[in-house]
Amino acid sequence: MKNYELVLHRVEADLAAGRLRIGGRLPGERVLAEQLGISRPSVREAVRVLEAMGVVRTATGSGPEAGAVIVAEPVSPLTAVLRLHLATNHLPMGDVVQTRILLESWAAREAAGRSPELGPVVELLDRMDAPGLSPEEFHLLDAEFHVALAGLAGNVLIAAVMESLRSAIHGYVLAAVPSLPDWEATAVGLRGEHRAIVSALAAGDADGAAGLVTAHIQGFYQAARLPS
Amino acid sequence: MKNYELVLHRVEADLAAGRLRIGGRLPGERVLAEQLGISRPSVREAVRVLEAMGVVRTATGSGPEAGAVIVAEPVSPLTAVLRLHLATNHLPMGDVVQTRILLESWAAREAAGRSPELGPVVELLDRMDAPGLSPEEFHLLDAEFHVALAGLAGNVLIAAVMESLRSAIHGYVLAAVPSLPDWEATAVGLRGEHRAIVSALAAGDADGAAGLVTAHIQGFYQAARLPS
DNA sequence: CCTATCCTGTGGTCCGACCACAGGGGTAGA
DNA sequence: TCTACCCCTGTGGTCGGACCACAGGATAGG
Repeated sequence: MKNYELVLHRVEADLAAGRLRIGGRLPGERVLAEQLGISRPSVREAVRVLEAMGVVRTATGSGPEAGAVIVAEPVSPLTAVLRLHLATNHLPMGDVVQTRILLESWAAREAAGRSPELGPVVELLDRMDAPGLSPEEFHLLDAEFHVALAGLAGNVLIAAVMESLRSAIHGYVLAAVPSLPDWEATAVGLRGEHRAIVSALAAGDADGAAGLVTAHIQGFYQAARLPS
Repeated sequence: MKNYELVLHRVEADLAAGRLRIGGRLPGERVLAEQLGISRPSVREAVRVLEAMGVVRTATGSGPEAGAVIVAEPVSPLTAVLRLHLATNHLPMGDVVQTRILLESWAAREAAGRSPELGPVVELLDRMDAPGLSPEEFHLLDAEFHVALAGLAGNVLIAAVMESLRSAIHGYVLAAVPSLPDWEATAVGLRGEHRAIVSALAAGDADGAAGLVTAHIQGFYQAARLPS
């Protein structure tokens, strides 16, 4: 048992028992070290891991915002894990795309049955119509759109995984843009597909929305020929 | 920019560029520290994070197995993230169950169309028939069965997420067992449902397999009344 | 040739120190 | 009395150095 794991177990137990809550603060590193009978470097290694896991956010200085504050940020760690394992090439891009299709088509189907509030989503689409958007800006809005769609289904886990998938592959997508035959034409097509998806959602057409989402994602990745 | 992030970026870049591969080794902590112009404690914090992300495995001693070896182990970090965020109560158990149903029914549907090798799966079921299994032992085999099913679909990402979900909720499931009215009867029912799922897979009945998986998972969680 | 020992390099842990930062309270001035 | 400023305190961030346990390989001895 490595020493820093003492801190991880302690924090997890405190969370599960309600002794630590979102917005609360960990004891100071020096205090924690003395309580657990370990050194401050060991405590710091654990805090780093918790930070990487999206459980705490550290800040220097004093006041309520300083120290190691408990947060619940599952997206960044999931993104980091996916990005690192994509980098090892042991996580095929095709599998990521397949997962996106599964999650997003499910989310679209689910959202269509909920008659959700589509105002913010439509506003995103309007912003994507702005002329002169760079591929980078366009894709950031595109990512927001897809994440918002996933959020409409009301499952925080699936929404988090979706956002992580988008973030993890963002760099790869941008790198593939120059290989597209005609970026402007592609963007026009994507805009139209987005509008069609939203229309299907507004009409409560679950099967239609799911099918459109599937075609939308598949179409883009085939056009971009992302490496697997 | 915190110093330990230098190491993370360096490692990710080396992975993406192919300078680091699975089975390779990171430079020693002291060497890395000098190369990047930072201290060894900073390097160690980064290595801890990479270890928590399932990218490296550290070991003391000497020889090819010692040091920080590059691995690709996405399941344990995903499990850790899910467990920690379940502990914060900001990740509803209901969402986890819903995600399991989505992923597993998809995997069953996919596997049914592939006429996969079901031998290992059936062997697991046979082991679950052994009399006198404790709930703990039963559920470990049950977890293996579900993970194996997810693996039949051939998507490493979905299989990893599935395994993580199972591992993350394992403790909660075991804790709920005593609240079941009749554990033995429950186990008999689960065994029968497992056999039916495998039969549907063997017959290539995609819709049937997916429906059985959905009912199997939903039924158990309703019986166990897991907290959300 | 075989065996037992030592050497070397690895991560694991600890100590003590100093820095940058930000808030809060005390103090000097108006 | 009120206000503005400054210092004090506590926080994480970083560093250097030291020692330990461990495991393999090199080496000297039989």
